[in-house]
Amino acid sequence: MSNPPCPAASANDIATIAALIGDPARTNILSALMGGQALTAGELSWHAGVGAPTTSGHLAKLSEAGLLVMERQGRHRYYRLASADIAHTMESLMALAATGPRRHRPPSPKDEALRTARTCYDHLAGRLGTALAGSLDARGHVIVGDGGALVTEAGRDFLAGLGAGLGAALADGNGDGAGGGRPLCRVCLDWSERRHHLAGRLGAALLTCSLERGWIARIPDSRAVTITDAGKQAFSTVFDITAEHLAPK
Amino acid sequence: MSNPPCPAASANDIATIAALIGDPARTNILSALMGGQALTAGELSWHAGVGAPTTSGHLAKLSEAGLLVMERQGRHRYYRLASADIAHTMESLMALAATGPRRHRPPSPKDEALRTARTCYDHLAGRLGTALAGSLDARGHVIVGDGGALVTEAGRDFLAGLGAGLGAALADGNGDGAGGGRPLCRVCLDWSERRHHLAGRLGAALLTCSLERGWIARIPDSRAVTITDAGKQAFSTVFDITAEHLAPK
DNA sequence: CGAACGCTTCGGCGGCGGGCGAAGCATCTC
DNA sequence: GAGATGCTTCGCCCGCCGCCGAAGCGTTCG
Repeated sequence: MSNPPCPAASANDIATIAALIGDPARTNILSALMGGQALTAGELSWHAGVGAPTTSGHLAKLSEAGLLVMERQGRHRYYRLASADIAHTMESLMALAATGPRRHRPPSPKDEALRTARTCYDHLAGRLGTALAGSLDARGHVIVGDGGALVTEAGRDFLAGLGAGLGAALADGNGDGAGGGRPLCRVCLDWSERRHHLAGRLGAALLTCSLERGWIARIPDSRAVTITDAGKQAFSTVFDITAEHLAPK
Repeated sequence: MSNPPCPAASANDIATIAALIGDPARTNILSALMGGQALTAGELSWHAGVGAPTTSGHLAKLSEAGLLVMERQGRHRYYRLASADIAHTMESLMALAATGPRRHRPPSPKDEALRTARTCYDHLAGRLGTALAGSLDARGHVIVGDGGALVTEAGRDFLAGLGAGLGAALADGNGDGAGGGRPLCRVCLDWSERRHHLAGRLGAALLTCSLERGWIARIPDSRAVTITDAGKQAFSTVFDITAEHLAPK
């Protein structure tokens, strides 16, 4: 009883990882990569807001800890998040930050764009993302429960009819993802809307599908996406999403 | 394009929170509080492994950031986690730490006790927690999907029959918890088993029910719990959990 | 082949922040 | 009221770590 309980192997590792995320420059790097795309060290240096040497050091640390993976291509080095778990943890932290004591929160236009529609690692978030989840839930295509979601038979048929990518994503059925394979459908707590949006293989497929069809378009150097006119039309007719969910503020 | 993208209000807050978690002493404090109980500053000082003055500073910072809440009682000051979200974030970080590059991992006896059965904030985790979730899922009482779970009609009846606390917990039905009320049933990724266990109001009710009936008992100064002989019997007959899930290693 | 570019390593600077001892407030006990 | 206990505040020290400029390696281009 006199010794500290567990100079726990794990406790220390938690602190190590949290400390890695806990630096502003590194947070900027990780946030930039939450779009799911791989970025070069130079681009990340710009996002981080610090010089190239400093960024290099940060990237080395993040990679060594297994949070990032690097791929060399020509004279560029591309970095991306090592797994969806990292993105999940970041979202979790964002949700915490959003609930904390309200600091001065001047809602910038950029902020508003992010709240309207953005990518969260490899799926959709923001008003669009949560509206999509709400629509599928209301129609009984997925059942959004507490912290999770299931795809129904009807939903399977409906989604498979939307596109090839979605059909393939649905192939393996609802698994709980414990077997190593990626879960079909998870939910993610949206830090701006404080509601759930869809993640997992289904969420990823919905994003790529929306991009391929030109319903949304990525905004350079940002996680925000714009909803095209075709997209407004499509989301309205296919998913019954009202216009107010598709426009800023 | 020349300015850093978002000296983002939120990005900085994320870093702030992560940095708070990212100190070993503070991680120990938060881990100790993940048992869901409130602890005094003195007890936390012992868990943290640093002196009283240092601990006091840490507690002040954590409280100001909204991660902890304090309650004075006589000459003691009790601290506890401010919300289940904090616990969720910590679990998320533990999962990341567990997946990282395998460092030396000498499995101590204490470690093994934690893996067998422990509390995770206010619900059960470890082999017992995941076995419980698996049992309820296999019987169709809850549907554990990807990252979430739903209570079925049959499950509602079965669980309500187990005890008053469970019946009350089930009263409000499956909500997605976005409305401010606490979700009925969430899942939590178990960092030791890499499978899901049940959280939310249902998870909390299962824990209190198990404690009240003497199926499990808290181990002082630890998140681990012991499974009593009565508990072994009960979990086996009521939930069909095999003996191997109830014993260390 | 030399120049330009992208990224990393090295060396040194500076500041933030965790740590403790001593002292200051509370609260409970005798 | 005096003393003990629990916790906080203050003042100080010291080490870690983020940051940059300069230099070093690898790749690409003219």
